[in-house]
Amino acid sequence: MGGKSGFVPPLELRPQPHTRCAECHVRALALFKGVPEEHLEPTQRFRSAQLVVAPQGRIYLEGEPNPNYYTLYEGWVMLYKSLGNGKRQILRFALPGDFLGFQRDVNGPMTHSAMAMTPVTLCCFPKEIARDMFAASPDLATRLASINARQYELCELHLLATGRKSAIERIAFLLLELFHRCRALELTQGNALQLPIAQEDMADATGLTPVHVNRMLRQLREKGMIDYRDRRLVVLDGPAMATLANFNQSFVEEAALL
Amino acid sequence: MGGKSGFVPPLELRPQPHTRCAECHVRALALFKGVPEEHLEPTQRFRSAQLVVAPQGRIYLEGEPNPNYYTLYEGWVMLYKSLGNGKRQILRFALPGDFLGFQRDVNGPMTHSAMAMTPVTLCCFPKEIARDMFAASPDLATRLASINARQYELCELHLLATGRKSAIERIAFLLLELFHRCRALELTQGNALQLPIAQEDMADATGLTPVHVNRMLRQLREKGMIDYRDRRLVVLDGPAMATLANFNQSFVEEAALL
DNA sequence: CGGGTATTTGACGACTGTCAACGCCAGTGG
DNA sequence: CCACTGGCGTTGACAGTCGTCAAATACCCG
Repeated sequence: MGGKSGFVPPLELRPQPHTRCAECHVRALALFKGVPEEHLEPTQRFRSAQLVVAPQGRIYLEGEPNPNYYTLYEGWVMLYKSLGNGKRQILRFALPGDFLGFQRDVNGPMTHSAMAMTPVTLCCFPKEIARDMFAASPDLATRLASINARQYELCELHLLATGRKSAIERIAFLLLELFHRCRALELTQGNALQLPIAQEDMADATGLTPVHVNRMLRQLREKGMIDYRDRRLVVLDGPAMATLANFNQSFVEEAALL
Repeated sequence: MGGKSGFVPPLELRPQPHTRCAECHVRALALFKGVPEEHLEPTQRFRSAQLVVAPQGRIYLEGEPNPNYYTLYEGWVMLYKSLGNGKRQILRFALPGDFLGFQRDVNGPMTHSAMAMTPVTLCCFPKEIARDMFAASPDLATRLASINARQYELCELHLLATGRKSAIERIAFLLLELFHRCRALELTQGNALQLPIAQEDMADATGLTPVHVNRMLRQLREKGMIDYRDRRLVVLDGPAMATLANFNQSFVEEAALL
């Protein structure tokens, strides 16, 4: 189960932060799509910075304050909550374009942790600047609310799956969700997808154990629905998977595109 | 499990809708707390109405469009998602003061259903009016985003519980959550609370079966932590419950108070 | 080659689900 | 007044999905 023992590589700020960090925002991030350039300027003028984090590196930790928001530019990030006994629940996998660090109690301790699963590039900017930006651009605030609402609905979907679906259905659902989100970002090769996550991570995302995840992957393989070796997923029978998992493709696709 | 057979009492609009429905908003609903009166006026001038729904009555249904938002004035409402095979996951229990019907895709079909668990009184107002109100009052929009963010975090807590806690821990958590939310609304009598929910509902909220919920209630009783008869909960040992359930009281209390 | 991590598999156990019976209670109709 | 019915709660017996433990394999990297 959870609890990778405590190695946490320090966060590294690039020595020479991008001068035009907004470019990655505008290019990659739904949040800023179509927002007038002048509303973004403050981000640049103050101390926006690009952050690079190695795999296993923590971006922020549950229970600790965190002064920044982040837009994920490249790589995979997992957001998770921990229980005292070492158990862990992955809340979601963040992909390029996602917005991280937002929570209701802006200045309070974070309610979850964020860890890089691959080498990760983030644009980070202080919350007070973000606040000014949101104040200056109601459109931006609306966008943020919309993004958050969608994440919320995705969380509800996961709650439904975890509470009321069998192990094999949950795994099928997770794989389909990741596949379709990645396809929308053009991170797939045909019907194949290289995943950066261990089976233990799938377990922590679905509420199962690593051993049982392994068994379910084998079952899906034996049913001819997927191929899975060396973390490379090939979806062989998407429709059958979708039926099995009660998976509605449209929802997740929208979610990625926003 | 889920799937009460299909009786759905029709929604009833009161023949004489409150002329000052805003009063219940302002009194009961965090959303409108402290918002300038003139921003609320449109709600009244147009066709805000009070809605009364009998127990088991559906307020809106997953998959169907719904033109209104609602503020819950009195009674309990459950929000849930259904699976094809009759299984059901309760997403949350809404209490007086809660805001219902908001979702990202404003005009699309609802992503979940809402059912009254008690006689329920709602203030309902059309989404287009709400939109104007939010446009007129950025403060109001911020408030909505904040409320939504908190519901989101509560959903994440439930995901953690459902994915990574044992049956007895989940039941303890659910009971504590309901108790503390109700206490913040002064719906408790001392350390007692009359719940309007069946054990089957607890099951659908925690991802268990009704039979097993019953066994867990008995265990909690045998441990001396609660008394539970005729849907009346008495919390005998809150601290022990909180430890068992990994329950952080402050979070849920804030949630109720906003 | 050695050590560490991830995956895979088997054996076993237990937590939770399933099925069924019974009791209680309220409502209903004869 | 009293069967009859349906919903809910309670309990027991049993089954099975899933967790636990352990060992073997594979792989990576120094």
